[in-house]
This record gives sequence, C-alpha cells and structure tokens, in this order.
Amino acid sequence: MQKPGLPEGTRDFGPEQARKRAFIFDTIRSVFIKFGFQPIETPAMENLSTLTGKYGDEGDQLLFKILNNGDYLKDADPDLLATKNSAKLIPALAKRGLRYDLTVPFARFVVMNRHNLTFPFKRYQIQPVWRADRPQKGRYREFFQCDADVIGSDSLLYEAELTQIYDEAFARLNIPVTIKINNRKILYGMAEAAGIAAQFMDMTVAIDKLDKIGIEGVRKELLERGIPAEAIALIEKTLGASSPEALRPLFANSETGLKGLDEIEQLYRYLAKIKLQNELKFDVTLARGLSYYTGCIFEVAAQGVQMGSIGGGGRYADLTGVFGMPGLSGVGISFGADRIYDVLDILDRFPEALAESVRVLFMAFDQATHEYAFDCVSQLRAAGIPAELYPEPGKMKKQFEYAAKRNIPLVAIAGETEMQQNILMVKDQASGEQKPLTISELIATCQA
RNA sequence: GAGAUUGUAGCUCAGUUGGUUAGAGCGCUGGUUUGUGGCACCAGAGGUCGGGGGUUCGAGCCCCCUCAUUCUCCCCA
Repeated sequence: MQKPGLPEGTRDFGPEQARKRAFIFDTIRSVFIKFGFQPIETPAMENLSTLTGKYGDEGDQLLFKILNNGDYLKDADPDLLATKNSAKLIPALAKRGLRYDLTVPFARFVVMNRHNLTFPFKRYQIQPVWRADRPQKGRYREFFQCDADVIGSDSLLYEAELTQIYDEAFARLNIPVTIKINNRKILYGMAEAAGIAAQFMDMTVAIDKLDKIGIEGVRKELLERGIPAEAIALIEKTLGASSPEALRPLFANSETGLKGLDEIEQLYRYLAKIKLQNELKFDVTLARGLSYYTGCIFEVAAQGVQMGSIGGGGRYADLTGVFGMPGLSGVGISFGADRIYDVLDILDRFPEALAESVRVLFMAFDQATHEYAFDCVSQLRAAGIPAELYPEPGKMKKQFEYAAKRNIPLVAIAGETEMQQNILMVKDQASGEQKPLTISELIATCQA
C-alpha cells in the first residue's frame, strides 16, 4: 500500500471550498460578460517554444516542462548528456510545457484564429496556470487566473472599462481594494529625463520596490545597478510626484513621458464620468515585471490584508508580433482567484448563502415507506427543489444526524401513517417545530 | 536557486536530562432511546511517532540522509 499525497504546491478542494471558489469565478465571470467579453479556453499544455522567452530568464526557469513520451533520450545530444547540461538538453527532452499564464496562450490563439475573429476581440478566460515556484503564503504551483483582454484596438476606452471591471468585481466580492495605475511610458520618461534611457529596466526594477525597501533602499539598489548619482536625484524628484500633472514639467525633454501622461489623463477623464466604489491611485512606482507591457499598467491590492497583489494587467503594444502578427495592440487584466480566496477567508467576507443547497432530507422506516418517500423526493426535484432521500430506512437517529451534519434545514418523515394519508411529517431542524404537510404544501414552503 | 521552520490518532496538539504497554481534547463507532438530531452520561475503535540509516543495553526524544509542510529572500496572481 502506498501513502497518498499531492505534488508540492497543489491542493484538493472539498465541497465547502469548491462552493466558495465557484462563487469567486461566477462573480468575476458575470462582470466580464456584462462588459461584452466572450469566453475561450486553451489547452493546459502548449508547445514549449510558445512559452519560452516570453517571461524572461527567471520565467523560463519557472515553466513546468513535460517530458516527451517514448524513448525520450534517443535524440539527445550525447555530449550534452555526458556533461549533464540540463539547460541545453531541455529542447530535446521536452517539447511541451504547462502554461504559465493566460496572456501568451491568448496571443497564440489570436494569431492562429485571426481570420475567424472580429476585432477588437474581447475575450475572458478562467483556467488554471502552473509555475514551478517555491510555494509560500499566497503562492501556489497550480492556481487559477481570470483574465479579460481586448486585442485589436489602442483605444484608452478599454483601459477605462477594465478599471471599471476591477472596481465592480471587487465590490461584488466584498473586498475593499486599491487599484494602482501607472504607465510604462511615464517610467520610460523618468529614465529619459534622468538621462539613463538605456538602463530603463534596471530603474523600474529598483523603484518597484519603494514601498517595500523605502527610499534609502531604492537609492542603494539604483547605485548598485550602476546608475549615476545625478540621475538618482532626478528620479527621486519624480517619485515624489503624486499626480500626473506634477510630472509634466519634469518631462519637458521626454516625448514618450508626455505621451504617457496624456494617456493617464485621458483614462482619468473617462473614469470621471462614473462612480467607482474602490480607491483609484496613480502610483509612479508601479512597474510590473512582465516585460511586454508598453502602456498603462494596473495592479490591485486588498486593503487591510498582508497579501501580494490579487490582480494585475496592462497594455501591450505588440504581443502577437513574436507569433508573426505585428502591430496588434492589446490590453488586459487578471484576477488571482486563489489569493482572492485567501483574502476573503482572512477577512471572513464569504457570503453566508454559500451553504449546502439541499433543502429537504426525506427519511423512511421500511422498504414500503422508502418507496413512498422516493416518489415524494422525486416530486420535489421536479419542482426544482434540491432534495435527498436517506439511503437506508430505519434508524431515525442516524438519519437526523445526517441532516444536521449536512446542514439540511427540513426533514420530511415518511412513516406508515403518513403514507396512508399521503402526507409527510415535516420538521424544521432549526426551530424543532414539526407539522404534517402534503407534498404540494411542502413544495410551496420551500419555494416561499 | 538560497535560508529558516514544523512533521506524534481523522483534526488540533501534549509527551520531563533518552527508560516499562505513547496521552489529551475534539471527531468517529456503538449504547442509554426499534418515530426524532444538537445536550448529557457510558463503552469502544483508531498510532509503521513522515521515511531510511546510525549511536545506545534501550530512541517519539540524540546524529546523518531523505521526503513533505509552513514561512522569508528573489519573483509574481
């Protein structure tokens, strides 16, 4: 006999958890649908060549690779095998991998289906992704993302709509959040204004950590990355800006930076027309790691909980270019369903109504009454009421305990007398009250 | 990839400087109650002490290896 277990970083979900997860998915999905997004699904595995090189070197290491079937060592280079060169052997040993996010598979999907799609194409996708990361708080190796992307338009309307989706979805999930917004062009403008355009990436990686390591830490990191002191002074000045307007004078020499400010301001003009229920915050330090973002970027943090971001996204000017379809602009957001679950759990904000849906448990005493009860339970189900019949007639104690454990509110007893009168003795488990009802009366009670 | 932490009954955890037959609470099964759950009382089942190796007369406890958990760094949802 072997001891059962799960791979590191994966989990089972029991009925209670699965119901809560379904609530999260349903809530997010309904908002996506309301904004005109259409569902698609893609395979769990992709060709490794589709995935590699899209997430940076570290991302490549976090990809789960799938060992080829059959004699997978047959075509491996003997020299690489002898020297145990894992990195270079991978392409020969694994031609497929598990998807790392939903955006890159979506880009592939768009390119492959370009002739069947109407642009701008708005799609949503709720599926698991896998990362070979070290599991820890709020971090799993298998987790669900809920993505909404629009591809084939560079209108800032979509940035506004996606912000609205975040706002509405989190309001309906009952999680107060801060939606942080920035623009990659503004970050580029900062680098340009500081005269370090070539070190744009180094700069963004460093300032992204501001709220974590403080201004001193950022200064230190910038220095370590070889950015001159004068440039750092200029960067610090821009970091102090709390609004896009405040940045404008600093970006006199950066056309890109000014463009970024224009975009943010246009987004704000759209959003000024509607009432948001969550905090919207312009944050010049927001950088986001994924290198394909080129315009507005978003990140969502839950208020009052220590948890990594529960959502993120942004605009990418040319995501499909690597798959041979250049010039198609897209923008998208992602909800981290598993972290949203953790936040709801910590804040104790799951709706009460997610409990057991079975309304009535039928119980009987012998075979004859069991058959009568089977008829009754079928009538309830025909009326659309979730109901159950206990499998073994007889011991009442067992049957009542079952009802109590399953949190079933009503118990319908089908005994000899009840059967003869074509009624049921119905007991309210919470109050303990009990009264004889006909089937139609019971159905009416449940539908009330 | 680096560091730390924990691993004993289904669950949460005790277990003394290494010393007979490893305990508790909750849960579970049966009974007090053959037409009534929650409460109470009684009885009972359930443990290769994560796995392997070592030290010792003797290991749940000490040493080594290994697997897994949780957490931190990195990065992210």
